[in-house]
Amino acid sequence: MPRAGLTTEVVIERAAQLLEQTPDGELTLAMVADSLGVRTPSLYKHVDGLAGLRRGIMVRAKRLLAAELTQATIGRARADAVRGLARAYRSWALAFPMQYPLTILAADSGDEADVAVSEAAVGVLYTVLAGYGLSDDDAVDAARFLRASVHGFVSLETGGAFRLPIDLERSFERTVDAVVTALETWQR
Amino acid sequence: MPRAGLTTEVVIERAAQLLEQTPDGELTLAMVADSLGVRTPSLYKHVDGLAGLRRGIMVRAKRLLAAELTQATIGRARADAVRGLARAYRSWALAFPMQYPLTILAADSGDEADVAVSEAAVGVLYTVLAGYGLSDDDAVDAARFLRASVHGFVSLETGGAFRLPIDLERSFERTVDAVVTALETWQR
DNA sequence: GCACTAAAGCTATTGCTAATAGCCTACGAC
DNA sequence: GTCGTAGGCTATTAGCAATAGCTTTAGTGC
Repeated sequence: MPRAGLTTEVVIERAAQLLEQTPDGELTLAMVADSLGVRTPSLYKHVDGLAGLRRGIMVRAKRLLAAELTQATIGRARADAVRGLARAYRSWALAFPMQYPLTILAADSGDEADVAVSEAAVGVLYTVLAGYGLSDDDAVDAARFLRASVHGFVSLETGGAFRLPIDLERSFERTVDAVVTALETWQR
Repeated sequence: MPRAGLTTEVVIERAAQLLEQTPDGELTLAMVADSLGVRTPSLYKHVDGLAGLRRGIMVRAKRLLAAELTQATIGRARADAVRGLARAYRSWALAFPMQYPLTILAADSGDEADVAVSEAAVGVLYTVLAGYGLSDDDAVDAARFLRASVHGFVSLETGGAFRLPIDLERSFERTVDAVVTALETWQR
């Protein structure tokens, strides 16, 4: 029997694809194995069970999102940077709605790679806020407010909580406008 | 063998309690049956399988949350009402962190009870916004912004995404302050 | 007080899943 | 070419949801 040529990366990438395609979000090892033309136990050579697979998808998702956010803010500052960040964030979430919820899971403090990518994503945000001259408590509060508003909107949108699919663009822009305005006078 | 005296409500309430106690959020019929001193198949007499149980917990959670929100806004208007609403929302979510995510799931349009409680919760919000004289597009945008910010904060907080557990009260108050300020001049 | 019935519990069983043990063979290093 | 490792496999176990069909409780009509 010829080898399938699997690697950890291949398995996780395929699993992430499948996750986006399954309507209920219930990913099983059997599905992944089947899609790769392999038997279920074979996956254990590359991934530490279902938990390991999920963790791999999560870290990968965080890494991809962080890269998008970084890309979206280079060469920009203040309101311009915040808008770029918010739009990139939303775009990524809408493109990968099943993986998006994984990106907001708290990092396991014992998982080095997880902590690294999680901090990378939040780091972009703090860098942008530094442009407003915010520091210490002000920066923490502002970061939380910014994250809350953008994540909240995207979370509700991808979750289908906004009944009318119409005008979501305008609602998002106005939400970002409100955040930007608030940040202008955030310092106490 | 004596009867256990189960009803649909008893089963769902116990399941909701168990859900809050399980660290990973994985609720099984076996756990519920065991907790009620009954065998798993017996639950099917009161609840339509695991899916029906989950749906029951969801509708119950939405109903309880909507009641809290209603309670928190009576006799209040504008900024006062928004603050009451936001605080009640967060309090409920922190008290029932495992049930909270169920409350933002989009209602199944074929499920009458689900649609009713979902609309009741959102209705409170629109009532409060009516106090600002907002209507049509302005009201929709404002409602989405308000929901996004409050849900986003609570979602990140209960999910453990805010690393430092300290000063969350202040961060939340500042977030609500920002929302209130934005609503004052929301009309275009 | 007693037969009848509907509902509430049960056992037994099926099929799917994750996970582990242990075997077999492809394939690169030398 | 041979040898060792690693990547695939079959077989098996245990837990889960779900269904079929049985038994018994408990309320109702007479």
